[in-house]
Amino acid sequence: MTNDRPVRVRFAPSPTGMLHIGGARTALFNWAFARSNGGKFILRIEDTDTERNSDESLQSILESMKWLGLDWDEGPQAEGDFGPYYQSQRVDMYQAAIEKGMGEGWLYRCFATADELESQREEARSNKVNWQHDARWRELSANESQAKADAGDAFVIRFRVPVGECVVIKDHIRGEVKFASDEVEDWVAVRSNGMPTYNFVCAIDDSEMQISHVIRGEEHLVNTPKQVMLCQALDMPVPDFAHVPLILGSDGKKLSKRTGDTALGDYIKSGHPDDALFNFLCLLGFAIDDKTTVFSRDELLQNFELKKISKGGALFDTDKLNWICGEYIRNTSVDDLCTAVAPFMVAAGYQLAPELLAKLVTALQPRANLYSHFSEQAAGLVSEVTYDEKAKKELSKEGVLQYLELVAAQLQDGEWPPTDFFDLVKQIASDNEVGVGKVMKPLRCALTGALGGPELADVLNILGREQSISRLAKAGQLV
RNA sequence: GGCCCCAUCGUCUAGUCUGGCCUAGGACACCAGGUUUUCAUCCUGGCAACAGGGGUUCGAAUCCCCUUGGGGUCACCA
Repeated sequence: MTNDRPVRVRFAPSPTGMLHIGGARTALFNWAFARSNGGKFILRIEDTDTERNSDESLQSILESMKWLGLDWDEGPQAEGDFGPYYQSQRVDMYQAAIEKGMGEGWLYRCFATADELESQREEARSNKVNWQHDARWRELSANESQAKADAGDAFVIRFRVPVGECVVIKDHIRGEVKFASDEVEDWVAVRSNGMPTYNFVCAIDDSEMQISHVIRGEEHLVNTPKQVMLCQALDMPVPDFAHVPLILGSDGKKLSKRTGDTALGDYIKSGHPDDALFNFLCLLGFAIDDKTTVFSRDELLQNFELKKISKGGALFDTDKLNWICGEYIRNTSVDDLCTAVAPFMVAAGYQLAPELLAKLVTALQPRANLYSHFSEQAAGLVSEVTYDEKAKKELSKEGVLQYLELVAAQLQDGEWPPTDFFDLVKQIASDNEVGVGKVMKPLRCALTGALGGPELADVLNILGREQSISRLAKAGQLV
């Protein structure tokens, strides 16, 4: 079943938008397959849709790939022997194939207009009949066809699908998948504007670039017989395939904007650690074994196999993504976290000295799942304090003022940061014959404005002596 | 609707190819305890699945068939 060609795989996005989360996973599987087999990973840009291409999209796709750590051996910004890697620059090759096909008769001109076809389809729909392509032009003689073309009649070029054949696709995830050629229409290979279509160029490029395994989304499975038949017509090698299951939204349908962010860039912006997202994407339709959930890139490469990819679609579970992001954050050194978090602090408008950032990161590390959580939770600590309703209520309880004053008095002198802060609070509590919480809670509210948050000792350390004392005083006035 | 793909806890999955080690394992979520000044982290425990029906077999989550369910696709998009 496996072909014995050197492993060459490709990811082939079209620059018509941001990198989709499903595309990112497909790219990741391609990358993993190449890297775990000593093969090459090629990035090819499918820019045949001149109407919708944009350089902005291309740049953002390249950036997203790099962010995920998916480096490519050949493609844009990388030399290779099989270029160019932009389809728009490969038209000469396609032209040669078109001429060959016209000469050998497996391509033919179809003079039906788009409007004609659309109304035929409409009619088929309303009659609840299966649409079949308009075969009127299939048997037109070469001379007549040429004459009409010379007369200036508009046409597309279709692929003449052989009758009565069975196309077998070798798929490393699904086994052999069979299609009857009679179920495949005479698809459009060249548009009326002369630009070849996806199925045409994709198959030719995969062959020309000596792609050994085409790993792509399951939505392409039905295109595969078209591409295989084209390779056969051109007498070019047919790659092996691996059609990976779709990523589904919470509605169970193909992931779309309706059910959450679909672009990788959105997840970058919202502060997801790259390694965590990488790990999570792998988990959607793949497992190393029956136990391992969190793993590194190296562990993946040591264990990656196409046949381990599952066949069914996977729902995108943001709960699990959140959890795994937290796992990574908790396992990252404070130094590295500071580097990762710094841009988010700047974006939130905080200019923090490195020592202060480190203190903050240390205190917040156990309760953050995203880099952006650090800047969000830093709010009351490095900027003006605001008291939420619960905090105000807590501060209004009886006896609070004296506790705040007692603590403030203790903080006035002595070591900073206080090494025995907790003991100090316990002492005050027992002196007043109340539980520790009676003192701790209002103290926390006075210092942070909220009932929850990091260790108070950390909070003091972040705030500094002066700020701590002034907050106690300020809260005291509220009481 | 035609064609194609798929089907194990609510979710992601291990086990399926190569039937018996499966009383079906892990993780997320959820619930309950514990640690903790709070929240979080952390620890312990719990809940929870082989879609249904027929075969084959000494034995089926695993092989075969049917049904049901879900998804993809049916463009001069990719």
